[in-house]
Amino acid sequence: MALQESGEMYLETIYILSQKSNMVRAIDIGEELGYSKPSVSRALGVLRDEGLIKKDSDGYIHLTEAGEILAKRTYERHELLTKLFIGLGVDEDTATEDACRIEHYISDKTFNAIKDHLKQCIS
Amino acid sequence: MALQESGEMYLETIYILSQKSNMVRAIDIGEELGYSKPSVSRALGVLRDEGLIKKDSDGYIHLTEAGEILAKRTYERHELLTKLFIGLGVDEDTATEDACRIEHYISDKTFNAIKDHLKQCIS
DNA sequence: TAGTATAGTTAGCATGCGCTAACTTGTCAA
DNA sequence: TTGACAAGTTAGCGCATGCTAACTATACTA
Repeated sequence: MALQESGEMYLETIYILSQKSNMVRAIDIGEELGYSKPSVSRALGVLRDEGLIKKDSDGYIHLTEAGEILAKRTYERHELLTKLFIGLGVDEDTATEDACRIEHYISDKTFNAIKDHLKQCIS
Repeated sequence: MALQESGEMYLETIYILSQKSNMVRAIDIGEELGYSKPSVSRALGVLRDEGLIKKDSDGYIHLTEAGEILAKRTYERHELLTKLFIGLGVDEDTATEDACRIEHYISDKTFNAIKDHLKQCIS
């Protein structure tokens, strides 16, 4: 079954936290997302069962290869949409907020079309 | 409580069907959305309780003023996003599909920025 | 008039995904 | 060593929203 918005948000958050430190814990994810410990605990259990994350021997959380592919996919969409909206004159906070909700619903085709558009803007 | 994606889809569908005929029934909405009769029946009950739709003496469904404002809001977002994506080179079917999911998550600010952008493209 | 089809409703199930309460577990300081 | 705090888990609730089964109500046809 394809991942839903919620699962993508967890993966993306783990991805972002992993860039800052290799020692990501459930509590860190919960704080980042504003969710309670039990919500995070259950969500991580599901992601683990789906083979998208794993815990190392010290209990820290890491993305698997499959998980990282999905996390990057969402993260790239987030970045791209943020750039698009800022390019259209939207303030940064609003652009980020909108991108964060919309990133889960953009098809590959539209994603690529936006990417091509932004490339043209630079050149 | 703000309307969710599901509620917006029902309102938008009623709005679209109302343009074609003034005699919109629950069954028509269900066929349009691909939902079962009980799902539609309950959803319409909620929208009625929220004062967004009403039934006339013949049982046909109409948007209230408040409902029409929300329906138009969603419909305009749908149209605008579709145009935006087509303008970026996305095929019409994909543009429509993406717009249909994203229309629920665009802020006013970003909506207006896109609108201004598309105006510039024309002139 | 009786049978059948259509529209709508009611009851109840399943899933996703938040939450609190309460428990376990591990670490660290007095 | 013990007491307390922090992290994580388990149990169970609640809401939104899809579903099927089964009922009602209306209308048309044989």
